[in-house]
Amino acid sequence: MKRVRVRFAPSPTGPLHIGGVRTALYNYLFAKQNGGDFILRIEDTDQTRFVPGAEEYIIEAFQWLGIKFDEGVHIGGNYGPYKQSERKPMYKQYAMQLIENGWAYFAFDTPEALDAKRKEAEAQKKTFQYDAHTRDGLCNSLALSAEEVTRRIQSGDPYVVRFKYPADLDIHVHDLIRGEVVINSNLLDDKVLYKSDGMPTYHLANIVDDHLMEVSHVIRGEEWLPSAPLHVMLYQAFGWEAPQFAHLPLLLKPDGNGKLSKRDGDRLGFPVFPLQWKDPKSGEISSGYRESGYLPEAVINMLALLGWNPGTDQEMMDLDTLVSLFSIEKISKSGAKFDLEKAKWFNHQYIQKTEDDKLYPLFEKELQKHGVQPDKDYALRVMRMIKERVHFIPEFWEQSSYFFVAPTEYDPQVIKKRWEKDTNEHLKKMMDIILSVQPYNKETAHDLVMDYVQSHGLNMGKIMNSFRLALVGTAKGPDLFEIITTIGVEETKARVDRAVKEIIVN
RNA sequence: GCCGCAUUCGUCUAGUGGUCCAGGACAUCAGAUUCUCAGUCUGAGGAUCGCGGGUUCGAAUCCCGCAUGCGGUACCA
Repeated sequence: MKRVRVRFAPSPTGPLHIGGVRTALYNYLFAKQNGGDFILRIEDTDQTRFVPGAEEYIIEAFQWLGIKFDEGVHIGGNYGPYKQSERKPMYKQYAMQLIENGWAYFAFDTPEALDAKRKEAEAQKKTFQYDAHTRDGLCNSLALSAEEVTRRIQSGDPYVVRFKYPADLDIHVHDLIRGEVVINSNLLDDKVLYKSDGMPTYHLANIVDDHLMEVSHVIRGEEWLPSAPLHVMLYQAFGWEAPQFAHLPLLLKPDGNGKLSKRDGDRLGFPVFPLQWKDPKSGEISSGYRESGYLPEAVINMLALLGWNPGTDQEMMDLDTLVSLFSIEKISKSGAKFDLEKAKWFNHQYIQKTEDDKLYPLFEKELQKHGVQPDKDYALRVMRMIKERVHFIPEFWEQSSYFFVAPTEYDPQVIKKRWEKDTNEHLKKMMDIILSVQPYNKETAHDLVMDYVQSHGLNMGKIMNSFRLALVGTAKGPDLFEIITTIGVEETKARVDRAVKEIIVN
């Protein structure tokens, strides 16, 4: 049995899309489950689309997610280099090898000439295809004389190398997810393998590198399925054993259909990128899961389940569990829509699951972001109190700010609904009762205040919410006496005094 | 246009000829927990399995057609 080696091979053309993250995740799970290797290869054969910072972004994103590579651009390995631009010199010989063996040919047609051909065909409601039927009428080494070809190459005429499909051949692609896919070569275009700028196209570079790196399984997005026949033919042309293919279903946008795109995220309120990304050209910022307050474990769990399931009802799975449970056979065939609500639920679950000492640094960071330098014991106590109500990390501040900073504003809606003319007086008296409990004790204070409320025939909902308003500024939060105990009786009194002074109702 | 892939509750999915008048999760709704919000717990509703034909005693599951959606159709990946 061949050693399992898989690769994730993104192009550094921008931030890594969440669909790409899932592809990488599935590759990782498969590799680890089979005790194999997981490789990061950068496919930067299109120099015009290169975006500075994209490669670093990709590496950082996987670091955050906790997905580790065994070989790759950032860590090296025995099959390097792992960046295609650095492998540039080795591709030409493979293109030439194909020409020598009759599997490819030189083509001198200019992009403009081909464009014209396509337009011409379109006008007649036909499709122009560079293939067995049109090759002879075009400008290439199959149609031109050998002298002419040599002359053109020697005089420096730009040329590309195209794959020469045999006519009328049924090409079979065996896909681990979809089974057998068959396509006839007459329907295929003689793809460019080697560009006039001296760089290979994806197709050539991919096959050559996968072979040289001894990749055993190609697990990639469904958008590659149509070019899989080319890849199969290429392996055949080189006389190499082809890896196994698995084409993953696409990640769809939550509304309507279609591939999830960069724009959908900010339009629908969820990130499509693992990390925040600032476009170096436009300066445009796209949100990331990390900055939006997702836990990497939650992102991984949610992503794993978008297109795969273990076949049981189990939904909560960490990376190690996923590794042991994963199987390509259980990957679904149809595209999955991203579900924000489910993602939110997962994140909430993981926040509850995360141990306090691992969660605390994130909480502390939120506090510091808002200018609070917390006392650890106190902050930890607050965190434990509110963690069950937070879904995303930034909510840690939204839900707990009043434990650190006294409210300066009071929700007018609550005032209108709860605060009455005599509320001020009752609050003062209730405060006196609480102060009278010496030493302070939560239960006693609670019971005495309740006695007061009852003996004065007060409306419980109104008076207690007014009290809460004075301490919190809104009608939200945990148990009121819990809050009082936490912020302390002195602070409670200060806040009540202030509220009573500021809130005057006629 | 042509080629390919797909099609089960709103969403993610289970299901591989009978145990499925279709199970789970998220979401929704209701009740409980009542000082509030959130959370939690309990329960409910929700898919004639895209449509139409077959095959079979019997089909979500097999076959054929159609429809719809998506992907591809670049010297992009």
